[in-house]
Amino acid sequence: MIAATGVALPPLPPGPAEGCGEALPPLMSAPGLIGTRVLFGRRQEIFGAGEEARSVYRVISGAVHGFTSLADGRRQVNAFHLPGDVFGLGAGPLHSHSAEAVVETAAMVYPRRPFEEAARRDGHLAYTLWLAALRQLEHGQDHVLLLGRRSAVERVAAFLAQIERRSVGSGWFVLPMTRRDIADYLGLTIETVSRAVTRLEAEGALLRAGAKRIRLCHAALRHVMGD
Amino acid sequence: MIAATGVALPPLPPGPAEGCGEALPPLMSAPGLIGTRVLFGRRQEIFGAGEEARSVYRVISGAVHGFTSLADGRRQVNAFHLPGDVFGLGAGPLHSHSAEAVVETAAMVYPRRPFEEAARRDGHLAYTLWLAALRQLEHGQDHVLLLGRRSAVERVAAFLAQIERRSVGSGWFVLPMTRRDIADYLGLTIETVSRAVTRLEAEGALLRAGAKRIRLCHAALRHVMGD
DNA sequence: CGGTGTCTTGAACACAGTCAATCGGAGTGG
DNA sequence: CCACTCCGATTGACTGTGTTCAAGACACCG
Repeated sequence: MIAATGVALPPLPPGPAEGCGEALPPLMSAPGLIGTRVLFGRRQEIFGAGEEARSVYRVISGAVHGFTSLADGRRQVNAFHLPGDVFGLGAGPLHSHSAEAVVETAAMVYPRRPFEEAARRDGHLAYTLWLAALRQLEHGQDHVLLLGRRSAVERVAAFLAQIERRSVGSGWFVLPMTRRDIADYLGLTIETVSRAVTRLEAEGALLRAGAKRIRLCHAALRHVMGD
Repeated sequence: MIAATGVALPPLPPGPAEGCGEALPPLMSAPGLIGTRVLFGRRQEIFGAGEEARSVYRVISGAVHGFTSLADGRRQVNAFHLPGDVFGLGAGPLHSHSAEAVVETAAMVYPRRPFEEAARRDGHLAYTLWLAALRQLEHGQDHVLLLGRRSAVERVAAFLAQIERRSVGSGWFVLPMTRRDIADYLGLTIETVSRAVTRLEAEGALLRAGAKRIRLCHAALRHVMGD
């Protein structure tokens, strides 16, 4: 019954994604910028809050999340970076948050110094970076609205729709992150995320094949989110 | 008893403030940029979500907030702009959110088009704008952490500390915004904000002179926020 | 086929929300 | 100067959503 839609379940292929990490085509082709391909294991830290920001990263395949941890263990995920997204850029010389691979991930790593110098010299690059930062800013404001004024079910619905939009292909998609990661992104507990998904399924807003393969039904989904 | 500290209550003088709107000294002195001084009344809309973004603004005196409204009336305030802060810049040609004066406010208004063209030509200006956007981004991440993983009392305490930091002078400061504005910034209700302030006062973390004049006691405040 | 980690479900609880009454302060007019 | 009004802030009682704690189901991998 679960796969009764007649639509196959394709594995999530790596590919370009538009989103909060923001693909920056001209950015990576700036002259003199030499990147290295690096692999990160599941749950491997890429950089930690407070460390010196030496590199800039671009996801090739897999998924990364940026997060902040409180002393008592509470954690807030700021963003998920999917293939094509760039992350690791900040205003100061130190990272203000941590980044970790949520699954086996391949990324290009660029040294930050030449990068910044290129931006300082090349007005066009700086302008592109400015626009990219403004877009990320708008994503952050959407996130704030989600956390401040949306119910648990609305948050989960919006999250799933966002991941679907950023995934290639239509129909079925895969959630690379765990319920804990989703909960920490949405300011909820894993139990509440689980219950919300169950409720969305019961209301016909989605289909599940295991915990991580999802297909959304946008008509019912819109209904849940108040048209 | 309220003013038993022996410290006078000075009115909040207008002055430069560091914060999320981010003061950008070089930005406003770019050649060919002519601004106009404009006054906005209390609760007057400065621009609305979806409108064409024609201008960029800098607060001279008073206070402005940026916010998003949902169809059912729920509202989320993204940021408060205090004297010195610049606002109205976005990635696209349309405003993604609304802005409103929270009290009688004076602001400089600059046309956006020449502004953007200056940024496109002048690499240094674009670089400055990029850095400013990155700083705002970090403010947004702090806001997300606040909404996602902090209790009501912690949110209010953090908010008051933030406003104190951005106000000139030490000791007493004034909250220019109403409880509704604070609640909509913190993702709470006005009742919960009110109760949190009362509790902070009871625990010795602050002193009040009316609803809007506050003085924080950082030692007790740190204790409330879990050291 | 067992073991482990993740996810789901259930029941009791707590924190923040809702509804409603009261208080307080600023502004207005007699 | 005082009384009145209005709007915002505070407080109280109750409700509801999401959390906590605990048990069980499921999937992945040896």
